[in-house]
Amino acid sequence: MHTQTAIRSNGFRFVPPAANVLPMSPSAARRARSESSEPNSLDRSMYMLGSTMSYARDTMIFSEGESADYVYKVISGSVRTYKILSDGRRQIGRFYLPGDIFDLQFVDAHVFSAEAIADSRVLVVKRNALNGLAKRDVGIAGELSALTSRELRRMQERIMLLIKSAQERLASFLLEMAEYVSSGNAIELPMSRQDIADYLGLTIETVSRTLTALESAAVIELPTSRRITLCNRGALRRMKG
Amino acid sequence: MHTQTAIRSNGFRFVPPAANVLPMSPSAARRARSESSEPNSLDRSMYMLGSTMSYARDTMIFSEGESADYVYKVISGSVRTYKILSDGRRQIGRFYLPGDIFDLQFVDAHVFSAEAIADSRVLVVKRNALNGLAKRDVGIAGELSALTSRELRRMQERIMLLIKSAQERLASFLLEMAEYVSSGNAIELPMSRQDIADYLGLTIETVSRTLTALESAAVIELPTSRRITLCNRGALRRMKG
DNA sequence: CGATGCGTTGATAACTTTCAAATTTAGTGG
DNA sequence: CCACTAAATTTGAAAGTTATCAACGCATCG
Repeated sequence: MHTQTAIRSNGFRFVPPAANVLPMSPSAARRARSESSEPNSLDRSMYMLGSTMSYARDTMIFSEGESADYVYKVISGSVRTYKILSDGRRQIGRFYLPGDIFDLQFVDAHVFSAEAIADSRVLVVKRNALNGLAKRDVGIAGELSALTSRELRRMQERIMLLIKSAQERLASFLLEMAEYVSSGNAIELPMSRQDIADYLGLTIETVSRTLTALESAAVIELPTSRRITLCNRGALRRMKG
Repeated sequence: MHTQTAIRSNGFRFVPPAANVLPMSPSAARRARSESSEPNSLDRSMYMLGSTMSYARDTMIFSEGESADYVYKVISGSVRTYKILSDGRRQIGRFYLPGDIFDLQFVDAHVFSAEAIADSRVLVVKRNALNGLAKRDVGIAGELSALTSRELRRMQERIMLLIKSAQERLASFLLEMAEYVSSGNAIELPMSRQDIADYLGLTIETVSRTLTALESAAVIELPTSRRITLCNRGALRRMKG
């Protein structure tokens, strides 16, 4: 079962998304809105069918290999999926931020493990319920397909990223995060340097050094370790390769 | 439109898969069979709706950015999808062998370009036709979802691969190819060293050197450059990490 | 038979990791 | 609120891995 610290189930009571999504950034809200042509049909269904669960920082949401009976949507906070390799290295599959749906795959068992990066609230929906709905409602089915396709595309972009140099990876990462969590040019990172390193397939030292180098080149500023200001997006895009 | 060297359209005439799939390896055939619980329903539909096209070695099937109106299935030969980065580097998205379906994503434009690696025959099906069918037939829709999910999973495995060392990548690659194109312990590679390098995010020299090292370690044999014999799969699995 | 393309091998350079230590930040209890 | 402790991040030096540049071997094909 799920390892959680606290449960705040809302049962089958319908909770309007806006009320539940306080910390959603403008860009995340935009994504959520544009997910469907018939606005938020899947979103509505998920809220109706699912329950909201709370997870404290660094607690597990599910574990690799467990049977995958649920689909998840981040309400607040953020989530990382990851795998531990036999030698102890950790590869992060992806970061999920408010509005993101994860573990949508039609597979029996979880391919990755998932943990809350910060204290988070996650909408949890029975996969069967969602699939049953999709069978009856072609609009929902289409939304689910579109989401899976988008996830596939993201993974393909990720592959393009991982063949590049450390500087290129960081540049891509910063621009990617800017799309997600920026307000203006300031990025508020929910994850640690170690998380970034494991996401980009680098060591924490290389991440740190590369960020310092970007700061020296006046491309970014690092007011605090979790906050990064983009001073020159053009330069980042050029570096991205 | 499609860049092709020769067209052998079979219109809407139904061609039994077995007749069309001469060079399909045993494992590819197994995959094709196991794609569906109601055997080959999607497969049948694709043959009914689509046309078989022939592409000569190294000719383009479609190009990145073109509108993606078709879904493809390899009948014979093999296909690579790829992207060219701004600095000229090429990243190969994936190799597709007989039985494999590609470009199944619900996106407007091709994310990758596709070329025939060897002279190939490819079944080409209008995406609209397939989607229309999926709307009416929940079994077809399920098969399509399953294929997309499987593709997503493959990409996730690919990501795990790309953070590893050259030796680990080659070990993974060899075991992956063994699943696909092996007869016993002999692998007949359809692709060049450069293709392998661009798939694994390495240089051709590193691929060559690593293979030579594996041969020195008596893990593989290299009778010819396109043929590789696995002498010690256990060792490869351990290396894979 | 020479040209051409592909693959291998060698030497060197560039980049990233590893190990170690210093520094900053965050959390906790007084 | 401040001081103290632990954790996270940054920085430095050395080692390891892969890329780059160059040359060579080998097969195929006019």
